[in-house]
Amino acid sequence: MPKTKKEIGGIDDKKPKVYKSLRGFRDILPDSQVYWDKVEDAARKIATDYSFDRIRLPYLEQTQLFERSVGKGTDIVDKEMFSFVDPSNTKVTLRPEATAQVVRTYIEHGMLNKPQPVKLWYFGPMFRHDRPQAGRYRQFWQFGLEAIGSNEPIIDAQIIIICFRLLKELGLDVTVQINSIGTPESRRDYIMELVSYFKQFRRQLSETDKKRLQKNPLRLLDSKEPEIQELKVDAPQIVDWLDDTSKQDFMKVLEYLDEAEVPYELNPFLVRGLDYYSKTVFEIIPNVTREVVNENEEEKSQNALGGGGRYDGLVEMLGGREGTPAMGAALGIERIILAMKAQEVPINKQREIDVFFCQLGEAARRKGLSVFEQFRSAGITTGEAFGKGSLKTQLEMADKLKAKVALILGQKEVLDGTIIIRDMESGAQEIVDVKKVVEIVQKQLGG
RNA sequence: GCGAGUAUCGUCCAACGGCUAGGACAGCGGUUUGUGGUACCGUUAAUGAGGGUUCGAUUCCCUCUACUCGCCCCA
Repeated sequence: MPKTKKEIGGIDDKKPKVYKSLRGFRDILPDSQVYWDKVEDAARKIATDYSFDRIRLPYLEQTQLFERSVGKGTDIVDKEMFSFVDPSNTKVTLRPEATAQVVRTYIEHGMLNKPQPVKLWYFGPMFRHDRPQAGRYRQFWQFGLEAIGSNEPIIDAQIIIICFRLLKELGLDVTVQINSIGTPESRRDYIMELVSYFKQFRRQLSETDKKRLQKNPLRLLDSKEPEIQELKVDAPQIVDWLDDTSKQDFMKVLEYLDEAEVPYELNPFLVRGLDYYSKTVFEIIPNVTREVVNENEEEKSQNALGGGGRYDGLVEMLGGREGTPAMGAALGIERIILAMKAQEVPINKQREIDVFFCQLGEAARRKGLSVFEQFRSAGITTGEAFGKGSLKTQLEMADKLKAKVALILGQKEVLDGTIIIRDMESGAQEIVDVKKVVEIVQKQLGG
């Protein structure tokens, strides 16, 4: 039995390694672009309409920025950041979120000298080394809004309104959930109360919830563990512990939402994971058409499409002027698109094309370059397949692309200075002067 | 970080432990080198990686990797 090349130690039969994208990173292929374009266009439009200005931020920042803002002890900072030491020995991190950097920018560029609040929006990728799952990737895109420098509750409302309207415009059926978690001071008292309440029932708690009780008691409120659901009902509610200003501001936010006819649900269990939040917090979740499933299945984990809240302490925490208030929100683009697909939002997937240019032979190909350019500069979307030879194939493509008109240019036409216009629906053909073809086609398409 | 499931052409799906791993769609090329919406013919192309059991593994076992779905967390 002859030895295989491998056994001999040959390397010439080794297949080249096939590279794959990294775990949790994905390619957004041409087919999906209609969704992405639709979301991005709508986001840009609504943000601009509400006089937010676009900002583009670097993907890499000093690690410290996120440790300070997002907070040590959060999962994001403790185990989900793409951090490394760069060649100049700086500890850097691929941004896991953008709020901290927007604040950094606000401070670094002295934006406190601009009319307040400074309203900014961004659209870009974020990075978290989490386990990939439905609607969760290691690189994911967010559309975000930040308004820094105003503590007016109407800003809170405005940002919620924008998020809601955007999703609505994209054809989604969503619910706004809202709560207030007060100032850090009032929250501290509340947390003590909450902990002592749950401590009575310590024995009934699951392991995860026991850990939460130690580490992050607020999280008990949105725990999905079955044992805790009943206990939650009688747990102290944060609303009752709010300081007067927080309470009044919260009421105002709700009034503004009423006025703007944005439907919302008060959710006393809504807390947010990032350290910097204060007062208003909200999330937007898709309304899943719930089939009648087992009662237990009812409160299935809904992935929030986005959320946000006030972060009045963050600017100061990052070295900005004392007491600078701020409010912001972020929406997850992948999740929005997922929801659009799940809710079967109608979308036009066909590339719009009016004219398809077919050429035959080298002379026609050459001449075709200028014919094609004439159509393009006249603003008529024109398809082509200069790389193809047979007319049959080219007409097939014209057909698949649903072109209304095909142009046929062969050797003979080049010599005569003419070109054939073929109506793709009727099959009727017309030979015209190549110099007038754009004009004639324009007329046909117009009528 | 934990749990469950899955892994075959570009895509969707076949193949009792046994023949050259098969089909559909897509792609490419044809059906007198100038006419699409049909048809016909041809053709490209895959067992995720590594080990083990076996005369023989796509099939059974182990490890790894990836994907999917949960938990945790979050967008």
